[in-house]
Amino acid sequence: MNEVLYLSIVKKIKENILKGHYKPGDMLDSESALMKEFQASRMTIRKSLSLLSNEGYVYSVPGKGNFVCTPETDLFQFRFNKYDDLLVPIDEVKLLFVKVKEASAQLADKFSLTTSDKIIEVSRLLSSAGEPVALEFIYFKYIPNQPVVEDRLKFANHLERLERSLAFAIQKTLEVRALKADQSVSRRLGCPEGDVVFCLEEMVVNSESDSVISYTLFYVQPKNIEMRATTPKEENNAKRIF
Amino acid sequence: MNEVLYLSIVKKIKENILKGHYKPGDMLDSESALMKEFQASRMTIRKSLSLLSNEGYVYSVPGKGNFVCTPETDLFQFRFNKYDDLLVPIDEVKLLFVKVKEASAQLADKFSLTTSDKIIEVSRLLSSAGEPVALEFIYFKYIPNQPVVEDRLKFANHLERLERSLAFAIQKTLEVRALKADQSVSRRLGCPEGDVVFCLEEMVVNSESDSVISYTLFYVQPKNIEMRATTPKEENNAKRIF
DNA sequence: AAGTGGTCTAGACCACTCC
DNA sequence: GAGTGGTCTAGACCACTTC
Repeated sequence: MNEVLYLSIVKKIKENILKGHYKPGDMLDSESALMKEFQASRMTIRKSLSLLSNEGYVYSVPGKGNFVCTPETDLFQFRFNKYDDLLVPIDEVKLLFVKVKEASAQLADKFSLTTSDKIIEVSRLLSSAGEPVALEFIYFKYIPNQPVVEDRLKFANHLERLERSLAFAIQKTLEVRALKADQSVSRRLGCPEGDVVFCLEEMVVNSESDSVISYTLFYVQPKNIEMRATTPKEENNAKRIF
Repeated sequence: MNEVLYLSIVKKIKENILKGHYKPGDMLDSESALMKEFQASRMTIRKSLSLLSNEGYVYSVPGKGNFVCTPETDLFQFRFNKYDDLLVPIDEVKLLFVKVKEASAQLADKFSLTTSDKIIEVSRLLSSAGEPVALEFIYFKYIPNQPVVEDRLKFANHLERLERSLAFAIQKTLEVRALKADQSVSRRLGCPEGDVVFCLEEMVVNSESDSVISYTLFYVQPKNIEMRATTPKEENNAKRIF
């Protein structure tokens, strides 16, 4: 079969599950039984079970045995970056305004601030080949020694740099809304008032400190974005098993 | 620290990455160096690296070493089942019609059929407490010996049973569209014509045979659904590491 | 040739479950 | 007490990269 023993064991057990020889909840043979069955050492058997576990096929219960999982078919995933994953390439980002204002009740709540604290609001228009594609409003905490307001050139990548530096501690939430463009949005996007637009609400959180880094409202016409998600294929989940 | 050696090693290496001692692309100490550093056997070190790899922190290159990953911050995931994950509980599913018709060019293409092949179209209205919530159109291949059309009671769960039996071989794709309700949709959903509605297009595929099992159009008012996705937290990804 | 990670073995001791 | 999975060790041989 396979050159690598533990992969061939994975293959055989997976086939048994796919063919229905084992059903969700069924107990697999014990590890010592599998050792005899596949003429392999315990660690090799466990490596195979580890892979199957990572791919969502089996789980183990200490003292009892290894069991077949109930398959997860409702978990979707998609990749999205509001600057790279639109249907047209963004070649211009125009700064509309930068404001420092006191947090509204809604924003104060999101950022865990009081309404007297200051929030920076940045509005930008993203275009492609001269055509407006998306309108965004970014909100983040006012940080005294960071001259993002005074220096308009610096602010643009401020958040991106911040995200990069936090790297593994970043967690994002995205909510997709659909609404009719009001006058202010339709004028910027160059579409008739009342047209349907997506409004993406993105929240970026520092998962170490649980503090909100930024809150963004992103308006984009449906023709410029595709919201497609898929349940992951097993192969893509396999990372590294020792 | 931790009772379990390999977890305490994971913790320390993760801290080093989070604190920025290691940056994306940097090479970690070799496994033999880590053995000395943590007073552990090679397999234990490798178990730790395996966990870090599964959580997206490191990757390995045979013959070279282990390296810090570039963090993935654009991969979102969400759970969605059109019958369970709406904002109101569905307590009534009303069958509007079942038709057997020849596949349109569009459907024939999706199902890899010719336009003379037959497709079953099922339309249903989902309600909660007497209020219409969603309108769906399900399309699937006509299978001769499966009396789904003749027996209206049986068809309802036909696809669900089919999905359950295929279990691990199911793969789904979901596309989110936003549009204005036309007369036929607005009348069923009880909203004004021209109101914004989500249209979810779901495709269910047998990933073993790559054949399309069903294609569904699902219309729902924004007030009845929340489309929220998040980048996964590491902890949730940790499954089983031997 | 030396160093790296990849695979595999044959043990050991532990905590847990079941009877 | 017998069986189960969870952790850990100290080796071995391999393919690969680097010099």
